[in-house]
Amino acid sequence: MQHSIKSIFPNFSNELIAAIEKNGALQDFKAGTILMRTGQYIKNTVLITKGKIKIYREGEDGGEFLMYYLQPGQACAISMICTAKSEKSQIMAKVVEDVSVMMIPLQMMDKWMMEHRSWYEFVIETYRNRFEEVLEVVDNIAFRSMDERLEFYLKRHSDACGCSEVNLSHQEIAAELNTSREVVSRLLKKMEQRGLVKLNRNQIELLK
Amino acid sequence: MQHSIKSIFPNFSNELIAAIEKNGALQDFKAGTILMRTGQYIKNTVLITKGKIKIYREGEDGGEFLMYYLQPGQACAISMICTAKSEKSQIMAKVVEDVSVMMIPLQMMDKWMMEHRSWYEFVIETYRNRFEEVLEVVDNIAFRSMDERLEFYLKRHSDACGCSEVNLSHQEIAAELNTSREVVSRLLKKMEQRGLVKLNRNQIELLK
DNA sequence: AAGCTTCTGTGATAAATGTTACTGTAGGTT
DNA sequence: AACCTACAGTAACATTTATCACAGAAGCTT
Repeated sequence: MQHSIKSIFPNFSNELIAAIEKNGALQDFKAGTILMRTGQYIKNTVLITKGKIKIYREGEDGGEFLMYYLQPGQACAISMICTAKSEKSQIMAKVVEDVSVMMIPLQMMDKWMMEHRSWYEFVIETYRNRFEEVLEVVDNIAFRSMDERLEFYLKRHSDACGCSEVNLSHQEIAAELNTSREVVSRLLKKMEQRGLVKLNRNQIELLK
Repeated sequence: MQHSIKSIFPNFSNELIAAIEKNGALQDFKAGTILMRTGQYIKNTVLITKGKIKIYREGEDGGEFLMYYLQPGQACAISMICTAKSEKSQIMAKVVEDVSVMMIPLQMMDKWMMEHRSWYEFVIETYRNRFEEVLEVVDNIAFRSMDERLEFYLKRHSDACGCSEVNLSHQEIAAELNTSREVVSRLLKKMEQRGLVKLNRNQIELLK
């Protein structure tokens, strides 16, 4: 057990790992689980040790706009920020690949910042990375058109899963880009004609 | 002097204020000054004591997309995040109303986190507020159309300046929303017909 | 006043995106 | 096989946003 945390969070000091093992609770969730909803109060900081989570921003009309992925070795920045003041979540987190997460009670967050240098650095690094990721999201929707955003979406998906197949329907992709299924179908068809992808049912193969 | 910092940052402890006065450098900048450019290395954490700053995300094509305002009592979250690792800035900061800022050398950032509870809380609060602000920006461009975004833009401007007049040309507004001047003119005209604004040269009066 | 520049308004048109409607197909169920 | 459902393709059309072209008004300079 200790070995596993150490290998996933290599920069954590041994004292910090001991504190995590003592105070944290490891929990498993199946793909599809909604870990956190917009408006919910946050009671824990979440460290991912296995699996994948997608973070969405929800629109008033029920849209689910994909912001970024969380993977092993990462933490939910929102859960850290909100935890510090026990605030409401402004995002929705959905498990996309069975996860194990370490739940850290909110009191520990502040306490460890003072006690463990490696925790402090991890938190700061998490903030920085998530902030950067959100800024990239802003870039995409502010400066790019749908075809570029779709390409970026597919690339990010394959980076996250480490494979070149996207096993999603056009409908699901459309939802995460906040557009319509028809638009996604059209743009994918054009990409296929340009030789960038091969389209199968429920699957898109990335060729380049 | 001490009084002034204390009144603008009322939650700072006296010890922290003493440390700021000792290590920080107060600098003034005129409206129009670019305080920070995308890609520049950051050497200081910036606290605003007077005036107003706008934070932009720059597009590759030279677009300047407005993210949010910084006002007295606030700090640039990016400068904190990047300072911690002496990273490059991902944003551009422009003075829009003559400012005084307190420049805090990057070594102090980490040091004070451990030594001053009130600094720690200020930093966390700054992260949280800026993150929320950026999420709201994402909402706007992901879920809303240009007319709603324009209304939001005007409201935010009047909130920031505390007045109901926007002294900007349509061209300048268009640039900050990453659209064209004609679109802004047309949408403003419709707003005028709906009785929401009164249009003058280089000025928009908000009526509601 | 004459001349210049900047700002604003607006029509015409183009391009991108969203919507509606319908078709066919793959795969599963009975 | 017959049926059902989810998925994908596509045409036609509506809407939104971007671009081009031009004209008039406001303010400044000479």
